[in-house]
Amino acid sequence: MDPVRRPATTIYDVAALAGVSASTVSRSLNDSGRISRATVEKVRAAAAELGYQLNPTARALLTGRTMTLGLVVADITNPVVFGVIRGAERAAAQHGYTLVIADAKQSGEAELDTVRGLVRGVDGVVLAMSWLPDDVLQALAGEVPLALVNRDVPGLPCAFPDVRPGVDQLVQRLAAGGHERVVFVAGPELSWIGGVRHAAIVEAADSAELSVEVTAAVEPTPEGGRAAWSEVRERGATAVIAYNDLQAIGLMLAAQADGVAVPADLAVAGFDDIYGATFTTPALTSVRSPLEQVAAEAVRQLVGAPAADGVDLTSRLVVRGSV
Amino acid sequence: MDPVRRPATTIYDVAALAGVSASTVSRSLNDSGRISRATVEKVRAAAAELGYQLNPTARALLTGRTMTLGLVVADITNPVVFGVIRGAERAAAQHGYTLVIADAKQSGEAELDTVRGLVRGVDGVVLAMSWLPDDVLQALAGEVPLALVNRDVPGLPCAFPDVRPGVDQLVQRLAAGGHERVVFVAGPELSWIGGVRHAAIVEAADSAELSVEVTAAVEPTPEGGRAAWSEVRERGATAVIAYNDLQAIGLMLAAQADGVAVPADLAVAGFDDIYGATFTTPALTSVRSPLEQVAAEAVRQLVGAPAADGVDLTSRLVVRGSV
DNA sequence: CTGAAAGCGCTTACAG
DNA sequence: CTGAAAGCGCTTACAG
Repeated sequence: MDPVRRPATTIYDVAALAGVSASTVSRSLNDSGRISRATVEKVRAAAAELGYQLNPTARALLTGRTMTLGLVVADITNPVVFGVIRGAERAAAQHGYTLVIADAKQSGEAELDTVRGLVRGVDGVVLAMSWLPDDVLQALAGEVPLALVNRDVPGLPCAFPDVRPGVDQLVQRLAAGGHERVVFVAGPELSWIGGVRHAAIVEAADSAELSVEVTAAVEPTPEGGRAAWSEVRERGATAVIAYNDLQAIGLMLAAQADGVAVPADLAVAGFDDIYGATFTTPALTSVRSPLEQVAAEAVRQLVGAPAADGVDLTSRLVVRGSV
Repeated sequence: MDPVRRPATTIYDVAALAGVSASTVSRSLNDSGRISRATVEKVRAAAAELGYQLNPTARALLTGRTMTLGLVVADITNPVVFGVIRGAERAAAQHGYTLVIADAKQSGEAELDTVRGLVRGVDGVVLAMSWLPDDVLQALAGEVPLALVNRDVPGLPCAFPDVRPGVDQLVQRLAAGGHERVVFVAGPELSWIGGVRHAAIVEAADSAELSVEVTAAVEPTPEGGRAAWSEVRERGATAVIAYNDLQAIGLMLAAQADGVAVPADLAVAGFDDIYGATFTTPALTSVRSPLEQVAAEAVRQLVGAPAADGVDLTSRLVVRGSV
C-alpha cells in the first residue's frame, strides 16, 4: 500500500520556497496573528503551489489531541443508528473532528473492548444505546472522556429525547380509538431507554384511564417481536406498543400470519420511526425521536462547545396505518 | 474534554521502572527478537504495572502509517451498506487497522471531498458503490491507496460479486412461471453495478427466450421505485426486476396501492436482500450478494494481505413471496 | 543483548 | 514581526 504514495510535502518545503522559517510557516497557516500580511500571503502561495497539507499526526503528537472522536453503536444492524451516525458525524465535522464508528455487536463485553481499543486514538467517545451498567460507564469515563446517547448516567454528559409528548399522543389516540387492553412489549432489561418508554406509557395510560400490561423482555429485533406475539395474544390485547419498531414489525407480521387484521383487530405501534417503517402493510405508526439532534447534542457536550439554542429533543407521533 | 485525562504513561516511565533504556522497552514490547527473555519479562511486567498503552500517534509519525483505513459509503441510509461496513470493519480489525467510516451523501462531489479530507489521516481508502467516474478514481488513487467495492476500474484494486448465478436463478424462475414481459428498472446512470446487473439479466433472458425491457433511470430509493411504477405498468409487465431492493419495495407498494396483486398480477424482485426485505407483504424475493465478503476482500487487497482461500463472491437468489 | 542518539512533522515558549 | 531550538512519544540504524 505504501509505495504508491509520494513523500508528502512538509512545512520545511513550504518554508524553503517562501524563503522563511518553518515557525513562520506554521504561524502563517494557523493565522495566529503577529505575522505580516505580506509574509502570510507569500507562505500561503507557496503552500498552495506545493499542495501542502498539514500532517494531522504530527500535530496530534504535539498537542496531545487527535481531533478524532469515537462513536460506538450498540448494533449497527439496527436502522435506528442511522440517525445517530448522521447526527454525530455532522456535529463532529462542524467542530473540526473526524468520527470513527465502531460496532459493539449487541454485547456489553464487546462494547467495553471496543471503547478500550479506541481510548488512545481518540479525544473522546460517544456511546449510543450503551449496554453497560452505570458504574462501568463511570469508571470508563476516567479513561477517556465519554458522552452518552439515549442514556442518563449521573455525572456523565448525556443526551436523550423527551419521549413523553410522542407517547402521550399515542396513548390518547389509542384511548380515543376505544382500546382498553394495551400491552407493552419490553425491550432488553439493560436498556435504560426501554424503562423510560415504559414509564412514560404507564403515566400517560393512567391519565387516560387505560390499563397497560407489560410482557417479558425480548430482543429488540423482529425476531423478538415475533417471539412476543403469543404472549400478547394470550393477554387479549387490542393494542400493542413495542419497545422499538423492529419488534413492532416482527410482531405485526406474526399476528398477520395468524390471521389477525391490523389495525382492525390489533393496533400496533413502535418507537424510532426507522427507515423501513413504511415497508409494512399497513405502514407502522411510531413514536419518533430526533436522534440526529440527540447525537449532535452528545457530541457538542463531549467537545465542550457552547450550547446552541433552538435544539428540540422532543418526540412526536408519526401516524400511519397500523393504529 | 482535556482536563479529565491523566497524563499517559510513556515508554520512559516503563523504562525507568524496569531499569532499562527506552530502546529496550520498545524492542521488548514489539518482540523484535534480540532481547533476552528475562529483560522482556521485566519490561512486560513494568508495562503491565503502569498500565502502559502505546501511543499510536507517535508511532504513526515515525512510521508514516496511521494504521487507519477510511471507508466511504455512497449513502449510509441505504441498508445495503450494513454488510459492507461489517465486512470492512472485520477485515480491517483482522489486519490491525482501525476503520473510519464516512458518508458520501449520495453525491459524487461530496464523495470526492470526503476522500480528500481523509487522505492525510489514513493509510488507504475503501470506496463502496462510488459515484465517481473511472478517470477521477484513477487520479485519486495517486493521492491515496484506493480499493473499490462493487466497481471495476482498470488498474485499481476492486472487489465485486458475481451476480450471474443469482440472476440466472431468478430469470429461470420467471420463465418457468410463464412470464413473458419482464421489465428492469434502471438504477442511477453512473452505477457500474447497475450496468452489470442489467447485462446479466439480458443475457439470462436471452437463453430463456424472455424479452426484457428497461425503464428510464430512477433513484435507487423507494421513491425511485414508486416513480418507476407508472412506466412499468404502461409497458404491461407481468414481472419486474428492480435495480435494488429499495426500488423494488417502493414499486411494489405503489402497485399494491393501485390494486395490483403481488405476485399474482405482478412478480417483483430486487437486488441486495437488504435488512427489511422481509418487512413487506409479500416478503421480497431478491438476488443476494455476499457484500460482507466483498468488502473484506477489498480491504484485504488494500492492505496487501495474501488472498485467503475459500472466498466465494457468488450471488444467489433468495426466494420469498413476491415472485 | 543493550543503550545513546537521531529523527518523524509539527508547535510554541524564548529571544531578538 | 521573525527565527532557532526544544520537545511531543515513539522506532531504528549505529555502536558497543
